[in-house]
Amino acid sequence: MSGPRVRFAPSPTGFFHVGSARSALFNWFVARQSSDGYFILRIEDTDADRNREEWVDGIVSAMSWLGLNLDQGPDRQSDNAPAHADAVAKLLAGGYLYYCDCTGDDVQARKGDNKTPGYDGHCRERGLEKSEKTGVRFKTPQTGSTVVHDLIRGDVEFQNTVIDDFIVAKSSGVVLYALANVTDDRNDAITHVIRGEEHLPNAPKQMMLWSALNEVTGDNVALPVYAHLPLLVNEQRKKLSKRKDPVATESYRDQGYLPDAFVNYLALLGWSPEGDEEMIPLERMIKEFRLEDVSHSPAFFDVKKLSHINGEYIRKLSVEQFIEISAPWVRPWDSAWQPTDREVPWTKDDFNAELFAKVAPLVQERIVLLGEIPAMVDFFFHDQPVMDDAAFTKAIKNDVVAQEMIKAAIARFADVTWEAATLHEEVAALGEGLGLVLRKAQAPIRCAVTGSLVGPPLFESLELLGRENTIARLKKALELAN
RNA sequence: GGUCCCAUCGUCUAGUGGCCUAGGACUCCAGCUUUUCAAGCUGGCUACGCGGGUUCGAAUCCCGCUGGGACUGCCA
Repeated sequence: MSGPRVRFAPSPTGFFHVGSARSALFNWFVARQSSDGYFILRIEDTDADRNREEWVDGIVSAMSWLGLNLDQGPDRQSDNAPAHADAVAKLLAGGYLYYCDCTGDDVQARKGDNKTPGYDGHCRERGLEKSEKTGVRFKTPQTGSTVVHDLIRGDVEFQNTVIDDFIVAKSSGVVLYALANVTDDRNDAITHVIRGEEHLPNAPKQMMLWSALNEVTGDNVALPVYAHLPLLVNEQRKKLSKRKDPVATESYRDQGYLPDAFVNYLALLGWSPEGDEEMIPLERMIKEFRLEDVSHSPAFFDVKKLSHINGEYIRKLSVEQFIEISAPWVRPWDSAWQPTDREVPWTKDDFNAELFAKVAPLVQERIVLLGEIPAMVDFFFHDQPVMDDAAFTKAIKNDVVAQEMIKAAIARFADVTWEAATLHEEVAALGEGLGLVLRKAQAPIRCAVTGSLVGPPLFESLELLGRENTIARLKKALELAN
């Protein structure tokens, strides 16, 4: 008895959807929890009109980012066209299929109010020959029922009479999803079909195809185990839409989510580890994951929770790891990849790696996304900060006491010992002289030096920035205020 | 319309007849801490959709209702 063989079979018709990412992950879990598990990536690219090569790259790179390593692939379903054609020929010869020249309009017109089942079997007994206008349909049994044994949902029964004679191959000869997928699953000796719940209605059709294929080929291939994952939905409880929802896995990478955090969150959508702890190491997830334990109901993809988990993962990193992992956002010139559409606000020459290493710990505990780093340390790498006008107006321009504070600081900073603790004391003392509590006293200085009212701890920042630079910025702010 | 799936805090979930006056996590709120912002700590709000059964006992089993969703393509 060999291990589980699973496949993730996306179609390259858009960004790599987070729902797809979760399907891929759950498949991968099943493969990796056995020493002899096998994981295939199969690109289902038979619909030439909608598929684009760049989307394939997106799938491959996103999976690699998430660490979902493959045992095989990416395979192209289009490469298996001969096998699909062979399946059609055999099924046709076996009497399981028939030609049909009905157009969509024909079917629609005949259906009228009675919409069950979709196609009325009009061509079933017409004995049509193959032509450019004929598609191929499957003769669905008109009695009995088909039961899908689903690992997550249990047995789901479909009456065969409500399943129409669905199209198996287009008039162009291209074999469609139901059969192409089944043929490839048989050839790949797939044992577990783990996919989104939207495919549940396809399962009985595919089971019929599977056993018909067993008949006509004489190969008695065992049916795979099915597991239909609950959908990922948006706030309106609708299936996540590529058009309206932020579903592109790539964009999460670009924003600075950590792959480990992303995987951990994805796993929590529909599954939960034993005990009260949700953030668990990957090895534990792989070991404990069970399809039988997957929840039945749709889950909302909650970016807030994802972000929280990401922040925790960031804080768990060592400072060295943090510096290393932040490279794409702070020194893309040193990095193997760059987040798209995110320009670093300083040049290679202005960047100071040593300085960044020193502020890194201060930044690390205040961010949730790596993409937040640049805005937080920007002021270190320019002669003058990029001034937030609203902050400047509020904290300095419209506040005479604040300006007194800056003047006092300029005078005092000239010969004070330049270290954070001393600066802290001095600012506190200066503030007291002006009747300001520390939080008020530090605000104008922070604003003048960093250009913002929020940021890393001020006195540590001043120490790193240096005396001259700090005083120059304070003077400049005073100028601007008058 | 038809078929199928689903139903515990706002969200993700734990819970498989008694351990549940329903647990954890996120969010939110309050407080503490505090050089800003975060983080951290403490506390709080809030849920078994409704109605019937079964049972000594039901969030857990059964039925009905209601609600939500998926599918219903010569897309996947």
